[in-house]
Amino acid sequence: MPQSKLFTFFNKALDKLNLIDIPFKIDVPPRQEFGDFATNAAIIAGKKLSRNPFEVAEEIVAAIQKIDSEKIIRELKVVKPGFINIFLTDTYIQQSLLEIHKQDHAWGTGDDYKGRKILLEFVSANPTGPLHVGHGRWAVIGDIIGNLFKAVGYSVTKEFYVNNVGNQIEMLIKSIDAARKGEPTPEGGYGGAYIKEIAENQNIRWSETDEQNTRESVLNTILDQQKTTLSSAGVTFDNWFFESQLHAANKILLTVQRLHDLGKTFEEGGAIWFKSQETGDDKNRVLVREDGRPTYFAADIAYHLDKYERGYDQIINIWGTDHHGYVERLKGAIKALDLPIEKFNVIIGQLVTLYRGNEPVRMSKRTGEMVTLQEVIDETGSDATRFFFAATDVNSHLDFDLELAKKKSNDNPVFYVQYAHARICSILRKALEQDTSHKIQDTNGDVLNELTHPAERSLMLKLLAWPETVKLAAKLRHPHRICEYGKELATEFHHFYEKCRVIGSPARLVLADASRITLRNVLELLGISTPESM
RNA sequence: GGGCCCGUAGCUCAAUGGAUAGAGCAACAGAUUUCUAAUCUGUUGGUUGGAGGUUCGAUCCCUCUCGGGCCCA
Repeated sequence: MPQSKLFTFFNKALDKLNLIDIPFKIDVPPRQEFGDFATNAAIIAGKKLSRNPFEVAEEIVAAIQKIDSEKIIRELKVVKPGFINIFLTDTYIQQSLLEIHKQDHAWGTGDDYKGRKILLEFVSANPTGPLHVGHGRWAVIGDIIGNLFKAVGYSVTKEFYVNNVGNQIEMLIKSIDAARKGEPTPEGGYGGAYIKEIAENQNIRWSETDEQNTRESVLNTILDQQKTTLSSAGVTFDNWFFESQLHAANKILLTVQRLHDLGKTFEEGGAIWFKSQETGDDKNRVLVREDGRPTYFAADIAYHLDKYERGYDQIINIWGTDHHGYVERLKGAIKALDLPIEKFNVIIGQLVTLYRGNEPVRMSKRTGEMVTLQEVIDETGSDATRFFFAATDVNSHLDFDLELAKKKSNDNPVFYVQYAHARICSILRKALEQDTSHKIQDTNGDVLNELTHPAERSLMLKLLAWPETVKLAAKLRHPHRICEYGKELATEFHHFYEKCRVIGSPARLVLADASRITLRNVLELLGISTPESM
């Protein structure tokens, strides 16, 4: 597609100047008169060679014109500080529509990272209660980032880590036990409506004699609730990893032993410590307590060692902002184990504030406690929830307006994008009714040269930007770029629809169908439904 | 006290160091005998929190500072 072809051209041209791997860009310029695409290649190259960027630009242009045997480029213009503005031929743009039809569901996907494996861990909420809205955001972001990675060729494993061992679990069990006996919440325990709900849940086999059995029963109940909530937002996992697996396989103590063998631990006060100060931490951290119980930190190190041992090319975690302080500590431990730290990345997700119109919503009407993710999904639906969670940069705090998410109008970008898809489907249905013999996929490529209206050209260029949009979003791990693209493409289509009558023109039917394919792929990547009528 | 994130139009947000900072909503003015008006067209709206610095060029990078969120102490 255009950008990748153009990259090939410019790389070849730069190669002649003995420049490789310089960080130039080819993108859509801010104004139409600057071309269909534009690049700063000559400016960057000129700087590197300490030469006049204009001269360099002229050399690049000359070199490219020799390579362009397919006549993709109509004109290359060198302007102001040394930009090269690129104008594509109409024929190339028009014929690209056939490629979209050919690729269909694969349109926008690639295999740049084929054969590479990524482990993506996210949500990993404690099994002590319902998921909150922040979890929902990180779940959706994680799910879509997984889709993005798959789209560029990675093999992706989505994993949820369950802390099903330790103090907080014991406290949870005690709290529920107290609730079912009508006793007050124990010191430092969990209170609230959901504890009461669990205590009253008839499915839990409560046994005074078999603590292990009771514990499992309670945890499974809570975990099932979390799974139900996640799947109602369309989020699924390939793997549920339990902390207890690490204990059962003795992996935590083996990890501590390994750190000890590497000289990264010491003993003090009966406890085993990790020399985390050596890795830049404020203080050293306990791995194994005086009484022999390992800390959460030790379990986390063992868990990440296990991830490395499973042989991934990249290990990516999505954590809430409340865990950011933990990142460097864990990285320190990974380095101490002599594991390649560059494989490990943590994406920090900021929190969500719920609004109802202008009023912040802190408490659930139903329970009087923190609003759960399930309540939000039940109220606004999976499509809107996913879109709004994905639509802003995960680095920024998110304001989520429940009223806006429910609106079925122009204010609501989810419906705007879905409507464009439904509208195209409706047109194509009608076209088929009027001429049952016409098949879009059999349209002769020659008729596409009719597509010369500015609205048609603009729409085609937007379609052609799709694969590069996916690549960039995957590289930067930015789901919101897909939402942005969806809105822009919907706008382009509506504009085209307003200006150009589709039915009766085989060429425009091809263009409408290519738009349908692209919009559908956008929505599917986001995990949002693709209605054929609304 | 230390760390991380954020600050862009009245509101919610975009803008991989690029050209005159863009959308949607809100406000105002229009478009439907025609393929879905859940749509489209136009107008108004900005010292990118503030001050320095780096460079051909800074919303973006660096330093300081103010404000908000989160974590640690």
